[in-house]
Amino acid sequence: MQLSTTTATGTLAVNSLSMKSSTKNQDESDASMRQRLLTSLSQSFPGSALSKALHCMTSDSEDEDMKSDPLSSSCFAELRLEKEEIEEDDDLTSLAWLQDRDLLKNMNAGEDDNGRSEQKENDDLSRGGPYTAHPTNVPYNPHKHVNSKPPYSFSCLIFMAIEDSPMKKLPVKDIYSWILTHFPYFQHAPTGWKNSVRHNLSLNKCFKKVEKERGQCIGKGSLWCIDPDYRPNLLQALRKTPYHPYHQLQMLATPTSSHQYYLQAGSLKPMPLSTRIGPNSVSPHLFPFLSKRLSQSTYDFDDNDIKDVAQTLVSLKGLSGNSSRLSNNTCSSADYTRMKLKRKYGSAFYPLYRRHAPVDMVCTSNPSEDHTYSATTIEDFPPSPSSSIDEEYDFGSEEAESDLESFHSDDWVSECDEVDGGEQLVPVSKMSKLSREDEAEEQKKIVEGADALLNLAGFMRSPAVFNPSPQSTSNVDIDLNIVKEEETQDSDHTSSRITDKS
DNA sequence: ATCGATTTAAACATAG
DNA sequence: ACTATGTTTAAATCGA
Repeated sequence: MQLSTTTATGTLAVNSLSMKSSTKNQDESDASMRQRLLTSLSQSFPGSALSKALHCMTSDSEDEDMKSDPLSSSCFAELRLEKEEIEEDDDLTSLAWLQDRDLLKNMNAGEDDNGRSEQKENDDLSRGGPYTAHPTNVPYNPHKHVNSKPPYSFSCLIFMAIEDSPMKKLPVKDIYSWILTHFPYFQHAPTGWKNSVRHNLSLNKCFKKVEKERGQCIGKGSLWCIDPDYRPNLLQALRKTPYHPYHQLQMLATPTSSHQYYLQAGSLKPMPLSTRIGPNSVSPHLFPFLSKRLSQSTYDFDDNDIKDVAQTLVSLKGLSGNSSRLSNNTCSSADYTRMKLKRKYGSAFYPLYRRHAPVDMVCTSNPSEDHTYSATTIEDFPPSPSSSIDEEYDFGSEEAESDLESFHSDDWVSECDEVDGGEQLVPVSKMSKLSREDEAEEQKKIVEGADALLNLAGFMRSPAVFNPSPQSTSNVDIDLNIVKEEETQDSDHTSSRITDKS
């Protein structure tokens, strides 16, 4: 399977989207454009949480955005962040702007090309026969191009499957099912792809096995989840796939590599040359500090840089108005501590899981830095006496605490316990010093507060997707459960869906 | 031509 | 015994 990361294909995918959005009528509204975007993107993942998420994303009303958020606990949640930035930059999506930039002409011209490319696509597909790579000049639709190998690596497929599951963990069998459902190509693909999936799970350091509890009836084998340390890598890899909605949205925000603008004081201004990016890069506008970090040739950042990264991520995620991601996706105290420790002690400090190399915030241009099978050059040093999760996430350790001593007003993690105030910030140092009982109490408060917040916002839960377990009362519960599980590894949050399916 | 990432195939072990 | 799952090795393929 090929993972095309070429700029040209990504640009093409977006251009064809944009072409559809900018037909004859130059006054076509943003809403219409978004609707078209939705239609186009939803084709890729129909019926899934993602397609619901896409619908949610393209909703015009902020209120509607708040009501239903199937993205909340999936990898696709990241889409929302940039989407909101994009919506903020209305000018970026307005046709007037496109016309101003003389891009409509190209797009209109491209409309004809689009028609031709569809014809060419059919030709390619018929010529290539089954089991061929998807042509890079055609937006990929897994349900239409059933003879094309999906332009996603197995890692990305597994990642999407796991992220699309309520509990963020799946047995191999359900990973198969997800892939089969969302990529019918595999229904008639040569056998062996399941072997590849298993091979990937075993060898790819991004995935880790969660030993099931006694009495857990999921059949043979274990559940597989995403290693939180490597989740950003997978996200980054996913972003780089040319036909992923994320990619297309990012392209929308940065229409061409040579014309990049940002909104300042109500008007569009060109990006400084130093910060202009390619379509596969991290937008300095959307992720200014990550971009800054990326642009540096050394990893020797000062505290402010690191704090900026953490702060930017948390605040960006806070933009979504969604509290359910506070555990899994935000830059938590654990994340921050890892960053600090990595900086202080170097990469080799961390206890490694299997062949894991420690990774924090990832913004890479090199696929090898996204996720690899390769054994890291940094071996388990010092040797971990154990690979237990408890140790791996022992962010309340002495080192962590001492390292956090100098960390004051900027040390915060989001805690949604204020109904009208949104997220309240609590010091990391406070968090790390909490006893287990206090943490339980703290989490209870968080859940209550978050529930109140969600109720106030008219949050609509999606029981079929996110509330499969009787223990879970909301999305927030789910993520909090995950956090708790990561800490204790002794709770059983297997969803009834998983149980039933197996 | 080379290298690394990824895919594919296969052998083998283990658990249910 | 059988099958699904998991690990490992090796070779092939692909793109940079």
